[in-house]
Amino acid sequence: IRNSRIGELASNKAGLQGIDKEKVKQIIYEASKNSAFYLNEEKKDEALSIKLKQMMIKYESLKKQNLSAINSKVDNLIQVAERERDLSHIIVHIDMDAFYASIEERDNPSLRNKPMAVGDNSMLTTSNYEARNYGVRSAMPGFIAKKLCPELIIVPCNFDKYRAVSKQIREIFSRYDPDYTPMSLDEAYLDITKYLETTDKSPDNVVEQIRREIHEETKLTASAGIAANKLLAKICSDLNKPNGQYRLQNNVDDIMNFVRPLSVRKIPGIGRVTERILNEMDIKTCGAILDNRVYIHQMFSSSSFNFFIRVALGIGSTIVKTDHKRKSKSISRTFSSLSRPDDLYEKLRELADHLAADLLKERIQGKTIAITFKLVNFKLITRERSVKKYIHTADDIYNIGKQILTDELPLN
DNA sequence: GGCCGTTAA
DNA sequence: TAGTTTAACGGCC
Repeated sequence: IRNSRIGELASNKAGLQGIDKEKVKQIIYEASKNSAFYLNEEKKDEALSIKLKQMMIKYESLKKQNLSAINSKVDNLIQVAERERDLSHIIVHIDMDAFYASIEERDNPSLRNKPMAVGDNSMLTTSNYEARNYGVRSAMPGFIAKKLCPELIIVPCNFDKYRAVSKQIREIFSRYDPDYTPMSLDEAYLDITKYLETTDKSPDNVVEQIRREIHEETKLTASAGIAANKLLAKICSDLNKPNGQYRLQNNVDDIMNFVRPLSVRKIPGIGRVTERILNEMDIKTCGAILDNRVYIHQMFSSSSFNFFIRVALGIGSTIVKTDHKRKSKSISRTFSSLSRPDDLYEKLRELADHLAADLLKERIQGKTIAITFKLVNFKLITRERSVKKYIHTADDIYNIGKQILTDELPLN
């Protein structure tokens, strides 16, 4: 349980209030402790601890220094950030509740009111709220979930169906913002500023209406956050989940009061590692980020500093419309261990064929080909090669991939 | 340009 | 018995 990756349960994740977290940790640990996966997680954790220790040496020495000369520089950077604050938009983040699980329950009433998850024995993608009460959550292997909850029903993924429902909700989004941005099958940002000019309804009423239409047309519930920018709207959509919404007024005082006590972990982009680093510096909330801005400035890169400062001021992008250009296309498969070169070449051929078909569908090409190897000890190794000309055919991908692979053999 | 680590859904 | 897949980005060399 020492390993924080493994025992970790996002304590405030919706649906986990009533359970005995220690018991859940214990069961997960017992199911994990002797696995190659767990060993690798421990190794990664070890590496992080070393990195953390180095950072703390720097931090302790900073604390002994007089940093007043930095103050005005940092304050200037805050002024610059403050000038980016834009309170003229009403941004909505909509997130479907336990999306895949809810669809399966809707279509098979015998699953309702029972702990259930979508996925398979090796990995779950979603769990319903009954299952979350047992500590069963997404990104957890099904066989471990079964130990937490032996009655758990695991339903296989049905992506065609989820895509069809996603299309339905996107059509609803487009009624309110034709330039909405989908973030995944079950999530989107909308800018309803323009729409609000066409109605007497309040932002809250409009969002209630969107959620009502979703429910009427799909029999599924959604949650939403309403705020001045995407960062805040996203945080807000989580607050009244499931089947709820939260409005944060477009007002500097309200925003600062909202953000100040907020745990850094609530911020999209701050995950478990960054949280650990910040906690080590005694920074647990966004308010503490601001209080420690000079240390943050000295400890992190300028891009990280800029990110943290904007987050702590509740400043975020209001741009919803995006003409998104993809930067990479990939395919990956986990398979039982292979070591004979010919077997590996055959695997590479399969993946190259699939990838080429996908590239053709989108009519795109690339000039860097990368292979990630997952070893039996779960270590990941990436090797990539760039070429002069854009490529897209299975043969080209395979041939370059084969060179990369051959250079790495024997892999073990 | 190449590789690793972090994050997110 | 068994621990995913896809995409993006920053840091570092």
